[in-house]
Amino acid sequence: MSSGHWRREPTVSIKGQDSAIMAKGITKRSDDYSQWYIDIVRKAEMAEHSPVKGCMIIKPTGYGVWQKMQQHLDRLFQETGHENAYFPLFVPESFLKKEAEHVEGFAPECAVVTHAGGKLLEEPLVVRPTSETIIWSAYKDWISSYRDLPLLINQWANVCRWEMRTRLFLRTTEFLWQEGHTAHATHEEAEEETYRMVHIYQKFAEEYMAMPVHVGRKTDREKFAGALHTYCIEALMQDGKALQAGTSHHLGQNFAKAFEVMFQDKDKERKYVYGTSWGVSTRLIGAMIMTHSDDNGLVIPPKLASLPVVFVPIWRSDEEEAQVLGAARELTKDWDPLFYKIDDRDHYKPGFKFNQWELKGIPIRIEIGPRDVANHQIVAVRRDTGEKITLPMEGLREKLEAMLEDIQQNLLAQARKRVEENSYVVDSYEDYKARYEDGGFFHVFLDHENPAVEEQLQNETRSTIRCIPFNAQEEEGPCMLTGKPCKGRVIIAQSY
RNA sequence: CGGGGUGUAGCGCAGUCCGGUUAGCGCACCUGCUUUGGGAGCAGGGGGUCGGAGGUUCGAAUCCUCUCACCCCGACCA
Repeated sequence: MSSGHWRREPTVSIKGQDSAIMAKGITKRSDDYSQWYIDIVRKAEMAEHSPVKGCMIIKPTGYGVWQKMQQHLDRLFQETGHENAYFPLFVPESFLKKEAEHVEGFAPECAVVTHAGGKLLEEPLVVRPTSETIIWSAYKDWISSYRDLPLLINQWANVCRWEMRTRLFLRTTEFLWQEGHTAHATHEEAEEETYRMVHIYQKFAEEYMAMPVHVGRKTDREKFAGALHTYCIEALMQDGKALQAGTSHHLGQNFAKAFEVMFQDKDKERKYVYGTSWGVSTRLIGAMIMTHSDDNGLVIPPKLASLPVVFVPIWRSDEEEAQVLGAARELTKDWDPLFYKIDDRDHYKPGFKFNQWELKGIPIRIEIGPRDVANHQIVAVRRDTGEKITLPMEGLREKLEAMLEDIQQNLLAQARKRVEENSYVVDSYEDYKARYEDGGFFHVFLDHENPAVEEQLQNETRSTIRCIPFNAQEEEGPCMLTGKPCKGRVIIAQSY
């Protein structure tokens, strides 16, 4: 491995004694959670601010995570019959206006191009905040028979939403995402698709991100502008705030009607098609950070790590350097080059490298020095537990694979435990008001069909109904606010 | 929109009140030597249109006017 491409660590100056910043330059979570988050993003070199307010530059460490997410998700999409395509960035303004609720929801946060080529455009172009309109305008030409259905398309793209308050990865003006857009012959098929995809998101969150989520339906107040209803996955961050991590929308015939997308069915009738759309974004990177990382830096679940294993060789003399590096190279000569890296930089001491790779969240660090070479062993250090484990060189690759799997499982178990410990069943509003400020998921009876109830909850406690969970127990109880009998509990929380 | 604050090297800052050689300091960076099992030491070195424009002056980072950007508080919104 050459050492020409190693990236420099950002500088951090330590302020006065009163500062919450510790020696490593990372604020402790217990001192200031949002500052901790900013420190992790910056110190682990995931992203930085761009010259344009609210936009971000995603650096290789951050983009590497996104590429792993893309890999896994793309496979899950393709396994369920979806194909990728690409639609344009610019949407004629008139398109956006064709679906009333949709335009009302998105107009305030759209960026609009009015000039191009030095001239005023005849019709302004909206930079897509989402692509339903441009895609459905194409579907009108793509669909004419029931034989064209279902149409299962996904695209990986950037979108732009002009947000007032932004935070790296969690809410940025421009972000990367995937958006699936499907068309079906019947309401039932569209419903199946909407339901299937939200569960694919759940599978991805739990099996790949090691992030437990609740799956359920959004209230009308929180649903997508233009949808009949929205399903979602909701995760709980370490500070007790909820984060919407993915959504899947049943669009009914709303966009089909707006764009006149019809098909001739077996019964010879011409009918409007039913649609769905679903998406997850680079926000998932923020979710990953706030689910697993600690005061020492980033923690990347093995399945999202573009670099799972890093070797830190240790030597004193030139002879030892040759010996140790030689042993490391010999040991790994048949390994996949994407699986590991040997950190042979000679201008940093091993201790510095330990800290740097820890900060960057690499799942396993391997220490190999003269003593190890003599004993034909290495020392593996787990990022999740910090445990140091001496392993023989024989069969190391297989042992590391097993250890990665164990780290993945342990991270999920830890996260599950944390969510369980911060989930509460509450029956009275007084009780809720006394406890909500400490964060967590609260399972309560609430008349979620009445928007005024949710509005009051939000005004008084800055909390919202995160979802009406699919797996709620069959029980009945009085609405916490109005006393009206409700079936099943909903999940409420303060959220990002 | 109102009030307050800050703009000086990649990052963090001093210098500005009271104008005066070549604008400093720490970290980072480069070179060399010594180091290397949890963030090394010493020596040398590179890097600045002092946010921008205009003015006062023999002379402006420093004084005056205008302007831009960002941050905090409030208002608005959620």
